[in-house]
Amino acid sequence: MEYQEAKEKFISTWGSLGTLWGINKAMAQIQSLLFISTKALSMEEIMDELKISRGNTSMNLRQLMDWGIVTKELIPGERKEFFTTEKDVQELARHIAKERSRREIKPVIKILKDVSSIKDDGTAKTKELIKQTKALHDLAETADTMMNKIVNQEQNWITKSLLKLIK
Amino acid sequence: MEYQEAKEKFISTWGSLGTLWGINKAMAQIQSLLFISTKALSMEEIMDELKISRGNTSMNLRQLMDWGIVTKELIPGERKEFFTTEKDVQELARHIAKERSRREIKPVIKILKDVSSIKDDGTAKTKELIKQTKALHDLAETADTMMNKIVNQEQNWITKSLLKLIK
DNA sequence: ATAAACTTTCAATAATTATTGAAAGTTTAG
DNA sequence: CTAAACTTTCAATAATTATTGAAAGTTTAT
Repeated sequence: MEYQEAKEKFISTWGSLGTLWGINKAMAQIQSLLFISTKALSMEEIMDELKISRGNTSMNLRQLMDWGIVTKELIPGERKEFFTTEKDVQELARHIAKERSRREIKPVIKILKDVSSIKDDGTAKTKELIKQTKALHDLAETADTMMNKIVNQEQNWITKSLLKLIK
Repeated sequence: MEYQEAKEKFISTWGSLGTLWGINKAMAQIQSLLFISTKALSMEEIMDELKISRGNTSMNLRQLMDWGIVTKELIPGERKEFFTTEKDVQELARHIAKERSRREIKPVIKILKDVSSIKDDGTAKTKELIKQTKALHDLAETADTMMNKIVNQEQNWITKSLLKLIK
């Protein structure tokens, strides 16, 4: 496999994985393009490379910046803006986990808490709703906590020792 | 909050979370309905409760069965089929993690391996592609392994000790 | 065998989500 | 100040994905 083929394969695979996990294709592809680029890219370069429109590029770059995984880079003497992504996979995972937790998991945990706190009126169906949503609440909270802790850690020693422990 | 409101809130929240993570709404809602039901439900009951068509119900029930989280239950004397979901959250998480790993993560890991194994032609861009996809490969593999181990374990003691360790 | 009770399939349609492109907005250089 | 270089916005459109409903298929009871 040659460079060009490998590059295209990587970008398109990443795009499909994104889609599968609720992240739009263009967004995932822009990020992956930056991830393997040796230098910051301009909007023009991204558009050309991925064959997507200016508007699309602009909007998705913004979202990536909102997620904290892409940053603008100002190159002295250049009028246009250049973009880079976080290059360290650990940091990247940290950002993504943190954001998904904040935006998606935490709000659901809150609702599970509310729902599982309704008054027990003694009927079987109410008891079941309370029991099941409570179990889900606890699981979600545990998973969320673990996720964040693992991903936030000064990483290496702890992850490695964890891995050893559970392997 | 009354039973009915809590129930609707739970089902619709679960549906939206599903959507956000690439799972279709009807599928997530059917599962959540079964999850808080005190008994197995027929197709008719599911359709009525969620206001979805017969075809939609049938197809999504099938998918849920493919995922291994819903099973048919034959009730003696009844002609129609009844459905239940795995009621234990731990088991539920196990099934989902296992399937997503098998269907989505493992294939991507394979591609990352291929891409990161291309011949190093000495250029900076090839070196970067190799380095970055290799890092992603290692991260994905570690995360996948951890996930599966954690979720597969006889659970309680190990999860609890992990939590203590990283808290 | 056949009719009733039920489920599955799938082409048509609807709903949702992503993408375009051009107009409006902003910033910088002269 | 104003023109050029660039970015953002957003209504229109395209692409994708979900849903319907009715016909075809299957199973069971008689």
